[in-house]
Amino acid sequence: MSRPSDLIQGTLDLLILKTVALEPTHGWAIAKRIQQVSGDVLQVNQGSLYPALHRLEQQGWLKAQTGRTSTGREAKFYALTAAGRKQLAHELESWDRLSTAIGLVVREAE
Amino acid sequence: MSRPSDLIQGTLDLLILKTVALEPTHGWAIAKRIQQVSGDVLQVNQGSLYPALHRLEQQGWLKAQTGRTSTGREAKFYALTAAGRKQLAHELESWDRLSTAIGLVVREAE
DNA sequence: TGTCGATACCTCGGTAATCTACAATAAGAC
DNA sequence: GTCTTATTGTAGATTACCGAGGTATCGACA
Repeated sequence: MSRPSDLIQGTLDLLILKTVALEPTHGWAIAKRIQQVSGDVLQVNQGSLYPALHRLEQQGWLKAQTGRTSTGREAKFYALTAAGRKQLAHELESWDRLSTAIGLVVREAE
Repeated sequence: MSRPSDLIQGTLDLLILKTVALEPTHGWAIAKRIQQVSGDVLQVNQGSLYPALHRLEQQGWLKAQTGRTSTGREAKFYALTAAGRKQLAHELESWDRLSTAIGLVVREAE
């Protein structure tokens, strides 16, 4: 089934980069945080999250490092690279441009 | 190649429904209008447009009827059905919810 | 001790939407 | 007559995401 979708396609990278930019965090916490900050509107499934993280790491936008969470478990902490910071700015700008443009269309009156 | 993407994935249906809601129009003009109203930010490629129109028609949200354009050519004019109007409201609501949620995340400060 | 729930990671297969590129037809201009 | 523009269409590839599964560890608790 298609369905209302928990995300807008193509925005996951942006959400992850932005969340990691605030502070290096591990995957599980990134998902929780996005969900929480969005007021439970955005849901990040694990089947989307981890492939996305690997994708971003492979692009050189994130760098992983193992560490311990506040609950004492091992986890992979992701941090933004310099290229990642650039990419984040890029994606932010692109999101603004496009979402504004969509706003123009959907609020268009007769 | 990565895609700068002319659209945000999943928003094309919304854009089409909204445009057709203003006045029944044919595919070519729908694409032109979206592009124009968005200030040339959104580009609707033909390879996306026509499949989308057929999709929407098949869902029962649009109804097609052949007619003549202002330039005297034959074209398929699409009009919103009652179900289409409902779907448009639905997609509008969904877009607002999700884009607002993304706004919360991307504007989140440390 | 054993199990259970939550945390934390991962992958595979399918689906759906979009893009690129191509192709066909018809009107009007010149 | 040819050229441009309008107008519709399809095929193939790509890509992101989702659903469903799997593994391991920790703390609680019976």
